[in-house]
Amino acid sequence: MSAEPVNFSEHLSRSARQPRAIFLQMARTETTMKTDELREKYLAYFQSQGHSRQPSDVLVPTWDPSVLFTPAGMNQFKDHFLGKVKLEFTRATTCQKCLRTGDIDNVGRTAYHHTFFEMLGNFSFGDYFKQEAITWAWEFLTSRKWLGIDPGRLSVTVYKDDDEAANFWHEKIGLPFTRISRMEEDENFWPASAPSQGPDGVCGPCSEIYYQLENGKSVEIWNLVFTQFNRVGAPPNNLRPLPSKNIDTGMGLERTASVLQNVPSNFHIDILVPIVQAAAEVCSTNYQYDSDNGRRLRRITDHVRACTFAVHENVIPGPKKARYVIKRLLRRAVLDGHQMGMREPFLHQLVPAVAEAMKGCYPELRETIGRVTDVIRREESDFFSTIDAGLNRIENTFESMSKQERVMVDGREAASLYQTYGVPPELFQTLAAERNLTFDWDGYREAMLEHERISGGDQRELFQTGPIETLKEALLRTDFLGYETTETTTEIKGIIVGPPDDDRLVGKLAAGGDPNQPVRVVLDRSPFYAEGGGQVGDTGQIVSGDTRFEVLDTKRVGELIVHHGRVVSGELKEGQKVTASVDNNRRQAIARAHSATHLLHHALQSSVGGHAQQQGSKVDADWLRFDFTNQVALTDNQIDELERLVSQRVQEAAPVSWKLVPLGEARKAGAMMLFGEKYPDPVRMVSMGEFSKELCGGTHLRNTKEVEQFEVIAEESVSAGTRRIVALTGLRAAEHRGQVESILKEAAAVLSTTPGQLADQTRALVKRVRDLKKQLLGGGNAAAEANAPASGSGGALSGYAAQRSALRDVARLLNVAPQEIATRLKALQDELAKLAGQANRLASTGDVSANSLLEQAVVVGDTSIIVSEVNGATPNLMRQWIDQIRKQSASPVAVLLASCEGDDKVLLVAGISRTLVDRGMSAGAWIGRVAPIVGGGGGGKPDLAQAGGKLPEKLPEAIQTAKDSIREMLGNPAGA
RNA sequence: GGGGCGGUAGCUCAGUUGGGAGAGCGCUACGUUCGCAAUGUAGAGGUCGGGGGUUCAACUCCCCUCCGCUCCA
Repeated sequence: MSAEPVNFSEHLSRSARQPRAIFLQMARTETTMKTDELREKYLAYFQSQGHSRQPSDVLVPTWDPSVLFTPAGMNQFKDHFLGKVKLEFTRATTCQKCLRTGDIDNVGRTAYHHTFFEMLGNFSFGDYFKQEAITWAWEFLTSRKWLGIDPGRLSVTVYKDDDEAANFWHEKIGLPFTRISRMEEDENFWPASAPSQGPDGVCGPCSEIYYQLENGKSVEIWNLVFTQFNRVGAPPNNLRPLPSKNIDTGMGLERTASVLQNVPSNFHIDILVPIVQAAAEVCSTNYQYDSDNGRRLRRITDHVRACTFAVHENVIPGPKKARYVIKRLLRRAVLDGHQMGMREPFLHQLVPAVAEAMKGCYPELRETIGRVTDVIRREESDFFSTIDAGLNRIENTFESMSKQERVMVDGREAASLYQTYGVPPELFQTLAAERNLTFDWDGYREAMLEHERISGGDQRELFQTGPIETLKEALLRTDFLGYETTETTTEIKGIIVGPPDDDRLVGKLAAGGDPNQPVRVVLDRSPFYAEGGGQVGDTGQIVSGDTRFEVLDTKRVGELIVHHGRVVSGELKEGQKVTASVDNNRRQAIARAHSATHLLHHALQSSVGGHAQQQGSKVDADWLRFDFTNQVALTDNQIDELERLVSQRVQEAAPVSWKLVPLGEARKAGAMMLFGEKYPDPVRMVSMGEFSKELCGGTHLRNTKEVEQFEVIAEESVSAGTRRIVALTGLRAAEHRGQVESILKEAAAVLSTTPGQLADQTRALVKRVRDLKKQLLGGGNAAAEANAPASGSGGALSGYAAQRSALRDVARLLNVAPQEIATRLKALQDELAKLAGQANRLASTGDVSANSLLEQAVVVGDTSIIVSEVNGATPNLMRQWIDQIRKQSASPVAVLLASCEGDDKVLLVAGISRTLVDRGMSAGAWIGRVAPIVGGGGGGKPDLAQAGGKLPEKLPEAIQTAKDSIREMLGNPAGA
């Protein structure tokens, strides 16, 4: 397990321009085996031993909630090991792409650590066991026909109590005991330390095979796991033999290749060197093994490979789960580049190199180079922005540090910057070092641990347990009949009650229990479609005599179909014969939406472009949501065009058909496939006319005509680079049309106008409110009475398209959702009325201006005093008058203006000249004496203050007080 | 799932016990200049993300909500 880096720097100091030279120099010509060759030989060997060769599972197995990424070859066979699926083979061999982040800090530093790697494996599901596994491993490694490794270089470890394995290695293989080590449970047991520490469940000893390098060090190349026990509770005697024993082995492809190619690091094997070299070129540096940049280039190589595969599977960098891990890998690689001087996105340029290096086993990577490159470039560029913003924040920290004469960067501070703004601590530390400042890594780590603790997390179980799993073991699968029929007779196989964390199997269940109690029913065979592929689960009922179970939702667990719902009447019993019938109307509505989804996908491809690929999809009753790749929002015209294309296909009345075809044939036929999906073989292909072929497990119409109507109701952003379309079909589309019409009518009625003029009238209304506001706030002279009522478009709108377009315009003008248009219009009208009233009141107080106010001034000493009532004026307007008065008057002024707003509010604004402020007077103090009289309070700055009150009838008294108190204050400024 | 930060002019952002919505860049017009670059002057542009509350008064305080960024799992 512990792989020390080996110093081979002297071999690798050559120029980066000669990648091949390095590789050839490192590999002994007579035994050199290409990585692709090794992979193929392994699979071929185990095939020749009766194993079924299975494709790699996806890197991100969305079907398995217990892991974010495929961590090992056995992951796709979990249910096989536990006998929870029908076994079509009992021996399998795979080359599995894997991703693990546990050793992420070692990547690039050591010779053998990766995040992304490939794992060769052979598996037995209750078939052969220990002896065959060992025999074949040995033959594959040492036979000249296969790898031809010198047996003298191999040694093995076994679990300390596993005499069976140890003896077999010694007696049958002939390995001397000196080359067989017995190890503790933390090294040679799976899961590690399981006997003493758990978890409960299947486990077993393992045997590792090591290869001795020329320098004497050994590397583990193969791990054989013998799952033979079921752990039950704490020791002792807690390991019970399993009736059916399994074999699970894993050989690290890169590591074994590096041994066979005799190179000092996995990164120097034939499929990785070109990526390292490409990285060196892109970063304009020379690759040297034993240097900081060497480690950085290897890390970039590893991470870009992980990112390329993940993005290929449509896992784009994001804030959650697998997407987040990919984002972090990408940013680590980009940061390495940044530390080598890169200041522009560069990582994406390596995608073609990855695709080229990996094409032997993963030719499909080449098909998505463009998309993957785009996604990576975008994320890189975001990260460079984050770094730029981070530089400023770091500078700010340095400034405050130098003020406080600190020389060590506070780790907590750095952690907080990282957690809040994503400022990489490495960057912080580098800049600190440039200024001879130290960095408190301990404090940083402590703060991050604290953050981890606060953030908490959810724990996952490697193997799930519970009643559903029990049923899976017993039943293996439910036959799905829903493609042919919506009703069938069948038998109840299991009844489960209780919430997921506290559920149990029961033999029978009567109606009348807690209605909130979740109940799940599993049948022998079922016409119910279980949620999957974006399509929602069916609803309906399961009946037998007067027993009735209402199915509210249907989900899939493995290959079981699980019906969620409640017992309405009678009593469900295990083994009961029942009739299961799907709600036909709903099923048909779902089929309309699903078939329309295919039509939409096809329309997007042909009108928006080939890049507009499906990212996600949800299909419900006459309602669908479709996410696809596109950088910018679709225009109204594009949406109209999509609707037109879909409607055209509906009119065409194209037949819809499906059949099971071999995967290869489907691919040849050009069926729409999603990257990163692992399709069964044979696969179900759904065709519409001659134009659309998609691999799809959903339920569909017989003819596109049955879609009836199709209507896009929303186009929005989901995340960067992804847009979403929401659309309706059939009945709901028709209803929606009715709604558009009625909303439009209602809105028109509010403005007493016609739908045809609604948009123009709305525009005019918005403008009048705005103008009036501006006028009252003092934006210059009275509003130009704008609204020349609209030209053109008469009363009625011809056609639905025009209606919808009008509605869109109005909604956009008002910045509200269509349903809120009428309310918003009413609110605007109210506001207009209020503003107009205020404007009238203002007009009725006469022609107020700075000049006219100045004329009213009463002079006391050198000061002009103005106290005046200006009804209808807003605070803003009053302030502006005061400003003008202060500007125009050569002598000091003290102004207090009062305005009534409505019947229950008084507004006061007071201002005094700078000169008076200098003498110690205060507008705030002045207004503070006046405001209480009208039942309010107020304040402000010395030169300008405002206040309000609720007693307009007291205004005359307040004005008198204002006059009196300013005289008093002028006489005795400091005593205010 | 959880922690932190943010949403103010077309863009980048400032706005300190609640009391005049600002800067820089960009834009428009008019100058200087043969013209460009440059530069001077003037001007337009804001529901301060949305909704509710407290208050005489909310960009500012409280509650709800939408959106973005960021970290942990």
